[in-house]
Amino acid sequence: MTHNTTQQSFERSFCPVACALDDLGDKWTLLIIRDLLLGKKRYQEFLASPEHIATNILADRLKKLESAGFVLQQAYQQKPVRYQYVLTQKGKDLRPILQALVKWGKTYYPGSRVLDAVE
Amino acid sequence: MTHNTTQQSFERSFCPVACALDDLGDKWTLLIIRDLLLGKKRYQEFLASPEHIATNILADRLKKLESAGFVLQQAYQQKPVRYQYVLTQKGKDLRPILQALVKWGKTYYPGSRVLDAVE
DNA sequence: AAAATTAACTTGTATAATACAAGTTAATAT
DNA sequence: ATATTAACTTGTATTATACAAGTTAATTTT
Repeated sequence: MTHNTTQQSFERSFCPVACALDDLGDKWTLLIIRDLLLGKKRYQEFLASPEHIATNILADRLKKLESAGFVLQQAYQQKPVRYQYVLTQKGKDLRPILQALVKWGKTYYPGSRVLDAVE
Repeated sequence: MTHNTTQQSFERSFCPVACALDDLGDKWTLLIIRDLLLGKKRYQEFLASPEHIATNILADRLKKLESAGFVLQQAYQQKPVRYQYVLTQKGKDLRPILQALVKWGKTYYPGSRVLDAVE
């Protein structure tokens, strides 16, 4: 996918920050990435996070993360077929960004803690 | 401001990532921070960015960035009084996050470039 | 065997956010 | 007197989000 997938009538610049925000710029996507980096794989695991993401938002984000190449959907069983999600290299390489965010956040939201530690 | 300023009926976790996304998790805020890190200060400079942010969104984000302690509004002239925006330490400390985002983005959106270089 | 449970979603709907065009205000420049 | 400028604000249509509830296919419990 190229940059800018939204319905805007003109494009943003071809800046790495702008491109990244087109894929990651919302309140939920990076929290799902955080959970994936922490080893979570299944729908119910993401739902069980104390962030309380709505089911439709989770389904939508997983779909977008897959089509943008951040995760792969894998069937972990048949009858009924059920899927789990694993990070691609593109997704795994977001770890330094999350780490920087965690470091910064722990400074400016004193007392905040990553639940299972990405740090 | 504490974490979670939105109208949700319950809170997200007190995770540094969740807290950061409450303030920064949208498609525009980090682009304004990028411009501030590049030395831009005035409303028209932000508008002149090739991202084409809408004027009402820019005004809204500057207001939120100020109330969340990322920027300070300073009058740079009287009659008529006009304001510019400068980063606080909290805002300046986002630089490593932006740098990580730029590094990652240049890898995964090949050809993308920061207009005036935050790198 | 019938009823309940489970995982992974989907659907409906009210509320909030975003995009876009246009308007406002106070002062300086022509 | 008219135009221009900087920094916004307002109106409105479209899109996204939050929340509750429903669906499907299979297994587990009673």
